[in-house]
Amino acid sequence: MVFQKKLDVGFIGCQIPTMPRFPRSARGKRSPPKKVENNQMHPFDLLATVAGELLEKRESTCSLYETKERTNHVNTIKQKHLDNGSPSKSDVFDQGSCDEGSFVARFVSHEERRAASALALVKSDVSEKDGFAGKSAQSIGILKCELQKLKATVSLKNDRIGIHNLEDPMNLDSKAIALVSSDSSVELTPSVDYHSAHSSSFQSVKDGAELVVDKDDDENSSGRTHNCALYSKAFKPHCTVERRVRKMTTSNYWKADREAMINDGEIWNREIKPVLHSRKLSYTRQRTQRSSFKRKKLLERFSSSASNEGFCSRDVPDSLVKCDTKFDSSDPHAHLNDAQGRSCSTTDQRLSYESADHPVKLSIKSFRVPELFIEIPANATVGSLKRTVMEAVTAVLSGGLRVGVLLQGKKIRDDNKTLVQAGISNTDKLDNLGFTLEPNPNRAPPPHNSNSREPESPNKILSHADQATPDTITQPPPNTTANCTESDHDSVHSHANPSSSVDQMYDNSKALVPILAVKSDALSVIPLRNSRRSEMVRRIRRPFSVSEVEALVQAVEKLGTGRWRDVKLKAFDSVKHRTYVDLKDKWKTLVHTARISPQQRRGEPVPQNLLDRVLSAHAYWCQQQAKSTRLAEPYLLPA
DNA sequence: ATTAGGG
DNA sequence: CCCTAAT
Repeated sequence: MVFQKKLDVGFIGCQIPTMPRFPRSARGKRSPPKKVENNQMHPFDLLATVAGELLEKRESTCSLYETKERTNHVNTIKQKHLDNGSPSKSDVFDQGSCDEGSFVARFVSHEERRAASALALVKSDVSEKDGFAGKSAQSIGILKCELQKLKATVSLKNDRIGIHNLEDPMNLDSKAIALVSSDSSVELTPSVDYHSAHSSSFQSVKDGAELVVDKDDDENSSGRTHNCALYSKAFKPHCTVERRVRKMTTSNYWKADREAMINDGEIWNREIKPVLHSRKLSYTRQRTQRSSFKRKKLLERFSSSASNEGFCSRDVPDSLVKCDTKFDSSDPHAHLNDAQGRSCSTTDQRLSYESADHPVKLSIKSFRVPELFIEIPANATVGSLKRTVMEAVTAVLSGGLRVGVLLQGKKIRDDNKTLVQAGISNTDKLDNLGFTLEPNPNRAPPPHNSNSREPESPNKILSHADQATPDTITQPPPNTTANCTESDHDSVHSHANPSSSVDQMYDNSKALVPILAVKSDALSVIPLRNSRRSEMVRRIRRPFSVSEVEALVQAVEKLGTGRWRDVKLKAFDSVKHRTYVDLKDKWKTLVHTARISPQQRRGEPVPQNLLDRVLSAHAYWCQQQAKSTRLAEPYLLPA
């Protein structure tokens, strides 16, 4: 399977086909439309005129809705165009199944704008010279071609770019932050070869999707330069397109516009990136004042905060249309159903009816890949980074995957529930439905270590730690070494864990590359209220292996129960996913486990001798602690 | 950043 | 595992 980097892997949009369009009342006030004259204009001219006006005023996107006059013009265009046997009748002018509102929404919101812009340019060009008739054949041919081409790319491209709601600078900011504030995010999406069949303008998007290394993120903060932020140039805000189109509209130069379209990525780079950059800096600076731990935590949950920084336009009238139109073309599969209209704003206006009769229709855009650990030298090339990521992904995939279902951020574990029972038929909740891809724990580990009993990472790490850390005064060194060796043979860990193939990678890992789902186009689908919760992804559960338990016990025996940081450093220093809190928690559960009857225990059984050691060590250190407390606070005791 | 403890 | 209060 081939994968291509994309910025939103993680999200799965759910859409309810039967959702109505925005009610007119929800669209907000619009300024009175400019007059569009002349019903005898050539369709292309008319289209161009409308386009020109649209481009003149940002808010005109919405005003079109309110304009009967324009609607009529649009109808005229549509009709004439169809009569002319347009090659793109099923594209720009829709399948005839949508109303004018939908048509306009499409027309004004996506690549059509660019097409329209191009048309406008030609129009003005032509009218200034020989008139329309003079140039007609060639020009129209080009225009039709361009229209078709652009339209053909609309749904796919928009989907990939994932920018639908970013005309507002604030939204742009949020997006920028979303992009750059992750330590590193690489996301994957199946590389369907849809671009090859289409225009060069789409190709440019593909090219724009190259990995970009952003060093600033870390240089400006923690100084951990080994982490790099990865993001896609293709992840450019809609306003880029808008800006360019507007600029070109005034240039009167068709060719230039065309080139501009093709050079999307470059323009993005030049015009927008600096903006993102400065915003990003201020943002990250703010954040990185805090500890890297906090920061990491923030990043882990970033998608949720990003979703709350203005991406869902439910409350913003001006963006309602954008939200609406987003549905029109962002999802290639849902495209045909668009006439029914869907939007986030209507979500709450709709009465949520839960009926088993109603089929639940979901649109799965992508899956979230929880975590990947990648080790790569700082001087490695981006190409090798890509390959490494690829390998890691393949490793995970080949290890077996299962699908997880998240509703309102909570995992639905009961496979036997019906959708209704689980609440998946509830339209209110549907927007918070998500799917994840997870390593399958039942799957056999990759072949290369399936039959070897070689020590795996934890043990290896243990050895390192013991060598590196001089023993404390309390314990005899020889014992340590012996125990280490012993634990080396007790390597259950990697065999039980499907992610073991990846485990090896973070042995000495310097680079931790979490795959974060930076929500993009999906953002507008998610309602805000619960999104904070729904996006709170728990860390994946990683049961302690026996060897890990042993390492923990050993460390606690030596260090005591109040020094979890030291325990972590000593025994799990290189195991990134075990924090000292984890270790403390594990010890807590170990003590509990040791006290209950074996019948009550669950999970991988911990050898009784280990549990015994847990109890005795725990008793010992509790006693020690009590003693020192008593010494420190002698006067508190008598009472 | 760590520790301790409840959930 | 998560979340928090208290260090």
